[in-house]
Amino acid sequence: MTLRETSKARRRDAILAAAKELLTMSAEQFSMRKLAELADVSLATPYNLFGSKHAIVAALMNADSARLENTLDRFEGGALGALLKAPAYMRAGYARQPDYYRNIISTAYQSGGRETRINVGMAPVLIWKKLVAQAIANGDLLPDIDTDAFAMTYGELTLAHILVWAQGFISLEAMEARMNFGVALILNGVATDAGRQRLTPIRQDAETALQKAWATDSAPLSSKTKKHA
Amino acid sequence: MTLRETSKARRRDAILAAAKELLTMSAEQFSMRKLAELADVSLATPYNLFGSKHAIVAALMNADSARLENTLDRFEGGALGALLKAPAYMRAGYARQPDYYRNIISTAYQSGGRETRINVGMAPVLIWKKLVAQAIANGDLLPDIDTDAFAMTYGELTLAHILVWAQGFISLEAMEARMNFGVALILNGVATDAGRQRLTPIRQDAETALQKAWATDSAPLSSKTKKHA
DNA sequence: ATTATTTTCATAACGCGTTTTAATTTTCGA
DNA sequence: TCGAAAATTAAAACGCGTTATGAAAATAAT
Repeated sequence: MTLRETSKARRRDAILAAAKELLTMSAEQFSMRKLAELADVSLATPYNLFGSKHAIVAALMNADSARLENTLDRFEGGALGALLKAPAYMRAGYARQPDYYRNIISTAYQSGGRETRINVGMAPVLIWKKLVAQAIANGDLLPDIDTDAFAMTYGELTLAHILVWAQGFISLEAMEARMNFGVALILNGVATDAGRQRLTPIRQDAETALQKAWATDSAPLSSKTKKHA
Repeated sequence: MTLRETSKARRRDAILAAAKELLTMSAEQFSMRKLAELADVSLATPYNLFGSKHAIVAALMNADSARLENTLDRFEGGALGALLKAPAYMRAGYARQPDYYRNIISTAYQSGGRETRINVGMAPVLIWKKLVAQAIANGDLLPDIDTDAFAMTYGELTLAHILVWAQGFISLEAMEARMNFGVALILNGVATDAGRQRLTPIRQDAETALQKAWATDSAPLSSKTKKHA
């Protein structure tokens, strides 16, 4: 690596580190001018090296996406287990640095909504697709599923709840509960008898967790939450 | 109604009409300064009457939300039929003025993402909840569902696909196919035997429609779409 | 060491959403 | 009709993301 490339890489790292620092504090404080000041570069440099603010956010998020894939790839509970445990893993990851993740996710899906959906939102879908195919091979899901369509549904469903959390409407616990409910719901329809036995208790647990969350969270659907028994 | 209220209402209507006109042309052209010019008011007036740009967008969207509720409420196929036909109704509505809806939806979920989710995204969930409760009463869905959780999942799922369409990734046909697939998926897991017989063909039709759409749309998951038969 | 090339820098500028200020116009009540 | 109250206006300003410009600096090649 030549000297030019080295110093360029050093600037890139400084900018990403500064972005992470600003995003840990506040999403509103994360402006390009403050970023340049904190990274000790001029305002033009981040644009030279990354192109846009959204590209900087995407660069930060891609690292997390790769880490999630690694974690789920070597999951011991099999592919269906990974699909079922993914919400818990996401929650645990976000819980480690909640402010940072909340700020970066809400930032990513505002101004750069379109590009973010390409660069960030699509990557996990490939993970889900692989897991669905494996679950079929393991005999936990029925073989007549379109893996593309199912993986997309899984991805959209989880992403939607992540966004609701990042925008401050629900707690991390409620996010996981909503994910678990949705995941159990879509898997239940296409599971084999063997797989369905693992799903039903998860859905019921998610329902009780949801009802608990609705009692405390800020945005319930209505004043009273009733269960049809 | 006093004269003051009348002229105030006239200004409000002029602003909303101008906003609709601008949004029919282009989302980028929809700026507050151009809006004020087209509505023949000063730049400050829209802020006096609505408060923010997002509030103007929300006001336009609320009208559509009410119209959708009216349509689904008097649907002849029963509650389950309404839940199944809602994607087709949404597609038909958007197809009538695709540019306008694409621009207003993508605009709404950018800068005003958070408030939009309260004012616009939550309203349909109440519709779904009512339909789910009716479907249970009709014996098409199992009675042990948490209607709140299910309605929320239904709403997030459909909204996600609307956003993907509004951002220009897929066609309206693909949007409906994705919705149908997801709706059939989540309903299948909680349907009675009677209800499930209506669902399976819908899901299979959605799958073939999806595969057709993936062949033409711009953002497939991978180069080859394979079906596990 | 000198020249040529690449990169960064400082700075101004653009349009954006939004707020503020003071002046002006419109409407209402007496 | 006159004065008070309310709403609209014009204009400037703020910070934002982004782009452009020419000078300065750093690096590469000779």
